[in-house]
Amino acid sequence: MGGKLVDVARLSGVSTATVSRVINNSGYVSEVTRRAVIKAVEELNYRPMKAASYLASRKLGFRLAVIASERILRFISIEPDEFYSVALTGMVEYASSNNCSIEMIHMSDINALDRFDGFFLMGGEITRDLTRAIKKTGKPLVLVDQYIPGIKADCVISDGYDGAHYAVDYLLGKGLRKIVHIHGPLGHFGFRDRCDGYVAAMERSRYLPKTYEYDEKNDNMEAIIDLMLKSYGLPEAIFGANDTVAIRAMEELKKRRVRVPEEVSIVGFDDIVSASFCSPPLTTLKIFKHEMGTMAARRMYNLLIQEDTHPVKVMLFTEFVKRESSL
Amino acid sequence: MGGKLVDVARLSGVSTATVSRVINNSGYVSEVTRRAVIKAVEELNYRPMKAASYLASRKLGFRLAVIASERILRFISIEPDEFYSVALTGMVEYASSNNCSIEMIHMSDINALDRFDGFFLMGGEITRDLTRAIKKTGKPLVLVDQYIPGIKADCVISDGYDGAHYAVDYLLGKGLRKIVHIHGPLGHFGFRDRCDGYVAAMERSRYLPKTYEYDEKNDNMEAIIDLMLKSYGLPEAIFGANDTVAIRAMEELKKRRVRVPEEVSIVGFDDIVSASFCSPPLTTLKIFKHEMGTMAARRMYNLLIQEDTHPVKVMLFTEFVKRESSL
DNA sequence: CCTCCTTATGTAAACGCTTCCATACACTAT
DNA sequence: ATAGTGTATGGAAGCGTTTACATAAGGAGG
Repeated sequence: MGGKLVDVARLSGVSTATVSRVINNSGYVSEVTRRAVIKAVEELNYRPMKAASYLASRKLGFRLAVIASERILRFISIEPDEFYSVALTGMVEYASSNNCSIEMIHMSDINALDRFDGFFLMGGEITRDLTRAIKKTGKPLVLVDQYIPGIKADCVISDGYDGAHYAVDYLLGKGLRKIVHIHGPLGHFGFRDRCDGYVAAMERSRYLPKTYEYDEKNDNMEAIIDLMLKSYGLPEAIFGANDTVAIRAMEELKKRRVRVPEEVSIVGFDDIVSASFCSPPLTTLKIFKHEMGTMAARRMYNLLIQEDTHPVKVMLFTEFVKRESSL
Repeated sequence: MGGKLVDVARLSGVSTATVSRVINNSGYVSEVTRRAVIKAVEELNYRPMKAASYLASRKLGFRLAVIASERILRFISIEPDEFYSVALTGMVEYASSNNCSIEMIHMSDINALDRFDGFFLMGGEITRDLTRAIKKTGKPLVLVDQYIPGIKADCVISDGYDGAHYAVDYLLGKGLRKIVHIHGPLGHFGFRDRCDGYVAAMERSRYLPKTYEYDEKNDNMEAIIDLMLKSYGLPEAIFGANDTVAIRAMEELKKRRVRVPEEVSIVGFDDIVSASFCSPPLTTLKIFKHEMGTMAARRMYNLLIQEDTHPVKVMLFTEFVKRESSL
């Protein structure tokens, strides 16, 4: 609550300029004066007001780079409504609102890094090594939609744990008990997180979790569903690790004349565009893409202006969107 | 990068006051003027600069309340160096730096809520119902050191998953394979999170996770250790869900003449004060208490000034502190 | 002794926005 | 006609800092 800079100046009998110098450790200040100012600061319990100092110091105009794989770069140019494009929009909006520029660069362009003040790393192809390499530059780094255990890099992701937990609670609330989870490779944190949330919710209500792994690259959904039918029987609900998985599972069930949602409820994750258009439309957990971008950029900005530097994982809550594929 | 408010004013031929009114939807503006201003805003791709508007509008002086249980209230008064006290200091510092005041109130005082602009909920005793009740006021709410699945309340917690993952990777790196985890009741998210991290790290390296549950209220450590010794044998390392658990386990082992760390490495979580003073001093994961407080207050402030309102879970990375209880 | 550099401090002009106040017009009610 | 009210706009004074510039004193080097 303690006063303003000018009060400190008055109390210690110097000018505001000198107080500012002491506070920011800049310019010349004699030891005597410094001590007097610090004493006044403590006496008044003075804290500089952030907004005012940003305004005055115009800590603006940073140059930022989004580093991504070719797949994502291409993705952005052709899918304006899906995750990466929308998130990027959010980032650019926030950044420009603070006079920062954003450029997209390819993962292999790690030589052109000097011209930038901070980096975003975007998407699933991000490796430990790349992340470490960027970290070594000492410049701020924010991972978007990616978290890598063991590397303390700031990241912004969606809360798969909470979303999955919520979905399971919802299904249980509808009286469904035999709920199966089909997840992707658990090496990817996103899948792991959702799987953990599913398991936690099932166990909290004392039901047995049952999971199947489906890796796009190796497995086909037909086999997974066959396996499930044989080893577990027909579930009352399937929670897919993402919308694509859920939709494929739904198609396999329809092929086998299983009625959705009457016999089996299906829930996905992500809320991709086709989730609204498949038949029946998919119940899912909506990821707030735009907000994720904004968050990432905000985080970056805070790192750049040196406030709030302790690394954090920011997880955005998702929203359960009820459509026709589930009770 | 688009200009400033005054540029918009110039382009649309009105005063800065009018532009400000349009942007903030305040005061009187004719439809014609509004449209002209909006057109100019778009043309220049103008975004208001946050810092400047905060400064000008003096969005300051909020009154905040920290709601906590009696245990925590007492805790704060007698343990100035442990979690809640330090976190509170961080909160107060940030808040006062933005002219906000903070008061502590007891959980049962939920009638005196009107005088406050925002609430913190602190500690493990926080229930779903209390959280829902506060949420219903519609005022900003931030949970400190607590997350409740299924309720989209902003929260600031430490990253147990990442910390546990790191600790396990460290132990594995030392050549230890038989790593056991003793966790608290998994109904508490903090324990669950750490447990998930342990399991994920073990599985990622293809070792078998082995966990034991220890509930302070019902179990005693002696029995747990006996059980472990019988069913699993002597592990090469024990990762305790927190420092208290780890220290108790260590004592039980010492009673049985097991040498720490030569025969068994012990790792805790939290870095409480006694972790440095027990014998041997405990390797653990340090929680950044002060930073957690700061984060919570920052989050609150952002909610209050209406920026950045999408609810998030903020997880602070921990730091591995190597002491003598482990290789 | 004069000049130049380093150190120390103060003055005052920004920074980009909000908002109080004054002004002005077009009504309506007296 | 006069006053009062609602609507629309502009002028200009802040908001609490930082920082460019000016000033000044105390050596060092010639």
